[in-house]
Amino acid sequence: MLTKRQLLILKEIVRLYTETGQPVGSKKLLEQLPIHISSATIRNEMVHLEDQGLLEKTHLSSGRIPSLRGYRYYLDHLVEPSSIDANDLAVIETSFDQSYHEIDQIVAQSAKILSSLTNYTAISLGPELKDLKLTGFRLVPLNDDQVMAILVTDNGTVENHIFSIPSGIDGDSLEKIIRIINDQLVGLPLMEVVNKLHHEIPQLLTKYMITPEGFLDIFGGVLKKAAQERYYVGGKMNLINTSTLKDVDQLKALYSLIDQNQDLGQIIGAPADQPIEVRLGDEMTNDLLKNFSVITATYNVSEHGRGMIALLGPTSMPYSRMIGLLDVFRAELAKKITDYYRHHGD
Amino acid sequence: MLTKRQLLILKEIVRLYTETGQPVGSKKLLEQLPIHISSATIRNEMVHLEDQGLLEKTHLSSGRIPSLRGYRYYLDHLVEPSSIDANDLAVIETSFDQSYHEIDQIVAQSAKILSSLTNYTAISLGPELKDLKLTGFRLVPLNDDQVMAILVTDNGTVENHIFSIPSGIDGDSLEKIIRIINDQLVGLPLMEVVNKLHHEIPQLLTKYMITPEGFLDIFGGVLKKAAQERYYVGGKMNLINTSTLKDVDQLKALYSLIDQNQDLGQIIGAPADQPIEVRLGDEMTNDLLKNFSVITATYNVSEHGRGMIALLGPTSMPYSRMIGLLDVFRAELAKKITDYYRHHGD
DNA sequence: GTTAGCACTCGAAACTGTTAAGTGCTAAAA
DNA sequence: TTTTAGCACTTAACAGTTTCGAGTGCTAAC
Repeated sequence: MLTKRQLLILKEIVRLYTETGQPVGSKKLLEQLPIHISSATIRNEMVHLEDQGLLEKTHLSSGRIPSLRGYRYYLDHLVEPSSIDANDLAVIETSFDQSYHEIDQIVAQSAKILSSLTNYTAISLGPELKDLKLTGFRLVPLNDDQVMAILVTDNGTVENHIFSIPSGIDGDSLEKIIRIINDQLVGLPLMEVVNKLHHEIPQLLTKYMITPEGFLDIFGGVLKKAAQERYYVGGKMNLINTSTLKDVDQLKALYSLIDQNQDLGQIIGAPADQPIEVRLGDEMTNDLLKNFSVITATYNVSEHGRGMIALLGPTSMPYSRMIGLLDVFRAELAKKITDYYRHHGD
Repeated sequence: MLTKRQLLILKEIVRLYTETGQPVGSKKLLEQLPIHISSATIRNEMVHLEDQGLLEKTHLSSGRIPSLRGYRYYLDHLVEPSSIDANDLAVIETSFDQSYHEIDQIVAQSAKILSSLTNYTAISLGPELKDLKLTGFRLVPLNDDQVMAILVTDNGTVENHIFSIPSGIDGDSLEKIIRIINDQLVGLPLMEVVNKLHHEIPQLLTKYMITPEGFLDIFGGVLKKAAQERYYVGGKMNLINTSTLKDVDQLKALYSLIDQNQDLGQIIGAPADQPIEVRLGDEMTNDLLKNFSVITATYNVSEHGRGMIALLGPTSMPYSRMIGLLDVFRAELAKKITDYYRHHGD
């Protein structure tokens, strides 16, 4: 059990350390604490906190820094989101003040804004696409042996993919195939599209093709690509600031992880119950993230599911400021996306 | 005027320095030179070379390194491309051994291969697009207020762009507009397309639109995007190795330059007379490149113009190896692209 | 013209001393 | 019993030294 005073000290140590980056000594605390106790008393209390595993020293006679357990305790019990800087708010609003064709543009922009605001790396993930509807599906013959498949969904996303026409199909048949597919699929929810694609459509197509399966697999691919959650990253380069830079190889590995745009799910994690959650390095699966920490904010877009935006930075981030910022940011982002849906209706 | 022996020494210094990264002293040269002269003689010769501005010292009693003038002289008169490593050649061939839908895929792949082979950054630019023909041009209505314009050129590139339909056009008119544009433009060389787009088409369209200009501007945009030379970069992260890393800001700036994918023309430069050219840092416009050097290789794809691939690395690159490698690489790349055209005909 | 020899220079690495920040502990004060 | 003042101790960081090795320029002899 921790006394009130110990909590106060722990909180102040986290605050000072995350803001200055320097280990916090008893003298510094003496100046900063709201209550007046001597540096000796502070030292005694720090020994207790260290015994509890909440503080660490970088070396025998150094000031204290929070341990991972200390951060965790702080985040679970002590942190108070600070209110957002007026200037930051203005930046958010003016940066979002554009018109967008696609949800993804808003999402991409959000990652840029957040990263430039924080000097960390931001990862943004649009609202869930689970009950997306297919509002448009086109097959466009490009030339003798290539067709472009275009897929438009009701969140404004347009996905396209080019593929070769299997041999043994003439132009006439192709036209008919396109008509069949268009007639049958446009307007349906994505899930149903996938369904039809595997059951009814192949039968309809056998008139014109011997093996429609390969042909349809390609659509499956585009669908998957469109339905796949897409991540946008802003401020990749800011990792350089964060990283200890001792280990260039590690930095490179982290970069290629992010550049793949693939496994970002493991960084951003699943939508949580809390609107804002913090995961510290050791709580994540990937070893590369050991020295990092991720703040994840979830937002709701009424019937359109939940989106997330995450901030990847050093474990010693100024959490109270960041959480305050993110809380406003997720609201602004949700507003912007809700607006989008309102104007592009569904 | 330089004597034969001086040339030999200069050449050896460049070779040793670019391979080891260490300044070269008289003793080291004594071991390596094909002729036998004493270290004292070598020192005397080095003084001459230094007087000519071809060598430098890092400090008073250090070994010599080539000056920029020294590199230039070496590259102009002395360098002998070394023959390619058998292993590297195998890597090139197996890496290219895939089938491609678009030229751009080959070009992108080439940058990846070259960067992984060299541990430097590679920038690849496909064959010139000047006398490209438009083989396909489609306008696909996506929904009530959006249209996708697709543009296919005879190098296999497909460019698409989504834009909003100007208000005051109904679906019927749009269909007609699409037909007009398709009938009039497909099959023409790009240059002619641009021409028609500004002269004949607007008149044809005035039937259905009050101001076709805005509508056509958008096509102009797509065209420009398609005709624009597109660069592919491989091994961005390798810049970290190269850079002195003292100056993180400089590294970041260089990255964002490359990430923009915009001004890469100033790095790669214009196609040159020589198949392979080297430009040293001070010969380039951008100050960020001061400590770098660029080896540019140009290749021909018969009637389809010339492409380029460039290697961005430190000034102290092992030129003879790199030039030997690039010479083979450009041939392989040209072969691959020529193959592509042969199979996808024009 | 070439070479051996030598005094000299400089960077890098190892070592030393000093300082400042911080600690733990003890004994006295509250 | 809790708090505080005081003191001895530890450590990182920094600034000097010292030493060593690699390399140079110069000179005198070959």
